[in-house]
Amino acid sequence: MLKIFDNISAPNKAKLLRLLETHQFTFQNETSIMSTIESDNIIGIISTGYAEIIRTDHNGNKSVIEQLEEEDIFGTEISSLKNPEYDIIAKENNTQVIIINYNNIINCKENNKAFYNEFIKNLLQLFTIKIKEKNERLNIITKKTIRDKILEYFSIEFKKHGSNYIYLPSTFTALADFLAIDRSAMTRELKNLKDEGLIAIKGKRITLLYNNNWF
Amino acid sequence: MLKIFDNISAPNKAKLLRLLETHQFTFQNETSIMSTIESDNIIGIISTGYAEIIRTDHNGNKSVIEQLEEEDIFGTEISSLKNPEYDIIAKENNTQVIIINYNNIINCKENNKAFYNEFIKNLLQLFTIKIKEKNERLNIITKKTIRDKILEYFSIEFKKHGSNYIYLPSTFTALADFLAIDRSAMTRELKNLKDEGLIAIKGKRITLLYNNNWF
DNA sequence: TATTCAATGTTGCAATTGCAACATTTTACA
DNA sequence: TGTAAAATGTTGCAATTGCAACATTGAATA
Repeated sequence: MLKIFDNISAPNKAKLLRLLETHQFTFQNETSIMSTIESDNIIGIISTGYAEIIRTDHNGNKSVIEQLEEEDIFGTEISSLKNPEYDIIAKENNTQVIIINYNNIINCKENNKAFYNEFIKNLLQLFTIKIKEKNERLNIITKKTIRDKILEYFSIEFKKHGSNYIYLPSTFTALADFLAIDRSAMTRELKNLKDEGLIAIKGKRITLLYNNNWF
Repeated sequence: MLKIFDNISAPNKAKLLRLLETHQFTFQNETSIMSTIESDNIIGIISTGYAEIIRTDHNGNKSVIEQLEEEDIFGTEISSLKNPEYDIIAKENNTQVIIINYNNIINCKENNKAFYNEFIKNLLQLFTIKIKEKNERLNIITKKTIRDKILEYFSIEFKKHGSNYIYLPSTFTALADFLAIDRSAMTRELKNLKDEGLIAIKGKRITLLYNNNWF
């Protein structure tokens, strides 16, 4: 998986961070990252540590929207962070974050610097992946019924995995959040699919029991 | 609104298209664009004319996902075009399309060419907008009830417009598609909102009748 | 202007879904 | 290892929603 500083050497990375007038911040576990960033339009990079983008709806229900590891990126525009439902929370002590003013990236004129061009292209590719992921989720969520949402999700994951089984990347609770459906209603429908012999579930391993021409 | 060739002169645009080994295709009204593009991972640009990204669900219901005018972009990765539910249809005779292999963009080493860097940055900004739009739609669609989806949509549009009224950009039918809800159920809920005195609707003009602190 | 087709408004009904509540199992960690 | 918290499984019930069907209005066009 591509990372934002791929193909940029350590010395060039240092030069890049100076060129873009970046700032570094350190956060302790469970502290909010966005509340200390004053700027309007930024790209952030997790330098060390781990953080999560959390959404809290008006009932107080929280869900994890994204998990951010080292060299993962976030941003006001690309992560809905201007929406008050969203926040980024550091999940480890001494989580270090690099903050870049997005305008500095766009307005920088140092096109002759290879490391700068490499950075832009990495960003472009990461954005492409983000768009693709969001399209996938939209294609799932816009299905009418819970059954269709589940099957569309499985369809995509089976294709990615290239086999007739997958392992859930997280919990069923998180999957229900991702599919934007009620967890118990999802469990009910998964049971239906099992009873009809379409899938088998053993822990986090889900097996496809019919030929769907998906791979 | 930023366009893909902004700040690139006509002669430089010609050089750019040669550098990226682009191909031009012409389509007649109602013909499918994707079915004639053989390549795996491309970015397309509407050069002249008009096209639409159409989604057809398994019941045969069609919905317009995106409207593409001159200098608008699309792509296999960024527009779900590998998903067989999607297609791009030319909506005017002699709609011209520029096709660029995405790898040519990423692997191009001509960093010293200003027009190439300008192009990359324009692409980056267009991608940023796309991500933001998809986030907005996700934030709407993941609301549980039809009422909450409608109100979230209005909230965003009122904020953008900076006033207590908006004009629907298209039809109510298209809005129901966008919100991924049944049209008649949406009409029913809009009526409820009217009856409760929260909004007023006159043709495509929708007025907010309560103070929501949105602007 | 007449005609056709798309968009809108409305409603009853059945199906789906969310919600609450609870038992059971698994996981995290003190 | 013991304990608390989180995740999972289950179910009844009420509310929401999709669907079908139809009338009405509006827009496009020959």
